[in-house]
Amino acid sequence: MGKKTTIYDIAKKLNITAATVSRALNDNPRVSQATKELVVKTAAEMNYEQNRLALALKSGKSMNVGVIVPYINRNFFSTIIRGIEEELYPMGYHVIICQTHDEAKREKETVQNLLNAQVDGILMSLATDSEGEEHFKQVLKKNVPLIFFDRKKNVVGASSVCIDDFLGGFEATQHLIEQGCKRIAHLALNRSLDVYKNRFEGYRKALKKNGLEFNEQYIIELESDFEAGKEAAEKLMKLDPPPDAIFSATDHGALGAIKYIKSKGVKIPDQVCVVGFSNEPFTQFMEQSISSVDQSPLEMGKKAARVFLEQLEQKGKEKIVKEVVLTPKLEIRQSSLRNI
Amino acid sequence: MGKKTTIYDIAKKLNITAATVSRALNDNPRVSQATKELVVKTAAEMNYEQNRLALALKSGKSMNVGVIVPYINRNFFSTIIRGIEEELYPMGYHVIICQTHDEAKREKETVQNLLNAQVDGILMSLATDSEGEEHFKQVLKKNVPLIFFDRKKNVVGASSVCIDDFLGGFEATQHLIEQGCKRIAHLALNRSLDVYKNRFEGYRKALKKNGLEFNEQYIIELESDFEAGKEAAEKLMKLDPPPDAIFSATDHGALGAIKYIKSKGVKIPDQVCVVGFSNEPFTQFMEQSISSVDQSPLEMGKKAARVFLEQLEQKGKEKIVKEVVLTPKLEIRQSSLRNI
DNA sequence: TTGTAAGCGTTATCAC
DNA sequence: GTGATAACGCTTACAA
Repeated sequence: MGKKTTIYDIAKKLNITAATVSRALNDNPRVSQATKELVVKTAAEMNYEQNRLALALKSGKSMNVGVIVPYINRNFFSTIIRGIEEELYPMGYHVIICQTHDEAKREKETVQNLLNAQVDGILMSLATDSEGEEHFKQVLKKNVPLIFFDRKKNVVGASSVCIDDFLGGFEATQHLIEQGCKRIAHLALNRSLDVYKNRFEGYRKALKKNGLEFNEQYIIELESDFEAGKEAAEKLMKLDPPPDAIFSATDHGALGAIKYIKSKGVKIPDQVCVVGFSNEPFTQFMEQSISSVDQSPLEMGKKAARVFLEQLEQKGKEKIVKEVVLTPKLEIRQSSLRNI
Repeated sequence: MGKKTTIYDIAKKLNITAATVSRALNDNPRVSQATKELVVKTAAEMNYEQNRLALALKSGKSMNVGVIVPYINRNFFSTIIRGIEEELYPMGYHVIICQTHDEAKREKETVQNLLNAQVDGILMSLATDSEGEEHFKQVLKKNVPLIFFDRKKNVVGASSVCIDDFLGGFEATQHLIEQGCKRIAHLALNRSLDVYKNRFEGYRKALKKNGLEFNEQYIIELESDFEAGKEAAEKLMKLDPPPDAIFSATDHGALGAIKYIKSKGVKIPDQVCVVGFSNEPFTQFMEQSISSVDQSPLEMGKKAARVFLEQLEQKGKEKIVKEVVLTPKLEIRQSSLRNI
């Protein structure tokens, strides 16, 4: 009934041995055409299906990879996961997903769990407060490829796929300057993460290059959500003089800021230009669309998967670490485009 | 180096047998406190980690569940997955995700793959063109719990977690009628899927109940995307008389319709009221927010996971099939709220 | 309290 | 071309 048929069942039925059945099913050349056909036919009749678990135990390859992200339902991450899945599915791999809830503790735990589950690789994005690298070292010591995407950490032996956040921050700011903005504020996120730090540094670089003064008051560090963006904008607009542009390290921050600013009757982009980061779908849906830096998450996921596959091939040989850097693309929309 | 330590390694080191090590690690009462401590300590020193694969093969439980959706990066689905993961993580289960790309062929293939991988359960949402139920029967025959969420199929033995789409469609339409709308159009999706069929039926029921005429011309069947919504609105607005309200079975359809209608200078909600379905995040972000029917995907995912867990407990006993129906919640926003 | 041995479902290495 | 057997790492009767 609920019993699953094994190669032994087939063997017994045909009065041959399990080894032969296995060979026949794997199209081994050293088995006669006749038995091969017979076995295949019988297997089908008996509804036989290979037990990947047994195969995994035997071969040492589970054909599973673990993917760890802060939250699965953030469009950026789910799109990366989609990319990973689409690249790995044809190769017979399954994708196990885990969330850290952006907590270091969960991150460690999850890495451990995945190792126990014998995944063939781990692709992940750091938790904001990620600390230590002992758990990453564990992964590498077990010879399991470790690939960071987006939020990476420099761990010897680990690979990474990111965009050039510095460039993204630079171009966004440069664009604002070209619109005539002189007092550009920045909504930053936790700068212990490279991605956010780099966006910030790119912003600074653009200011410097254009001879604009860096004003500490114009920097607000916030959480990634909508409400935080509103509050930040409130603080900023009370300054004298208030900024005439905002470059937000996240789209949700930009959205919150825009909502607040508009509610005060201040015109966008005429009085304040705004650029976000991530190119979340909603940025283009808005009646007044929001400029944003695209991170090509689908490509990022696919690339990360490809790096994983490459690492596998080098198993045994000298491990080659890859550091892929994708190019961000600034999408200029209504929130920052002045008629000049 | 890359070698993983097994209980045999520990046993050898301590001059005891693997069985004892296993018992010690599992806190079996029939092993002396002394050895227990020694084993645990040594295991830690040797960086031992349990191989879940071996355990899985032995026990017949992989501690993995498979989740199948059309696309992972659709907010509705990724949020369901989040719910599933959060409910199952504490129980030690891992979630394997697969996409069908909304294709029947991939659906069958994927179900098969997951069975081979020996998942302990399958939670899924149908592909639009899903056909046959042989693959679902296979799952049940293997005694693997099968739980549909959202897009379900009535298969004997399978459970389901859905919202009451009929009610959702009914309430959305009723609301439009209460706003004074008389000629209500409906953007439908492929009605071979229950969810869309039910939304449509709910719409019809509301018309009927209020004595409004059902007009075939006001029904447009489309794909789920933005562009399709635009085209549909274009067709509708050319009718004489054009509709004074649109109930769309998807938010993207509603968005496209709104964009088109506004581009023609027609006022929303004054001349045309619009209600969508799914309560996608962007519906509330819009400057003119969009009314929509919430499906509580997080809750749906969690509930599906709980149904799975319940099914496990009943293993062996008579299988109890659950059909959970969640209540939709109409979020009334600016796109359909008139000042009356 | 601990050891022995079988078994989960495969595949690989020998033989014959 | 096919069969026997060991092995992957773990748990669990059954013995001792």
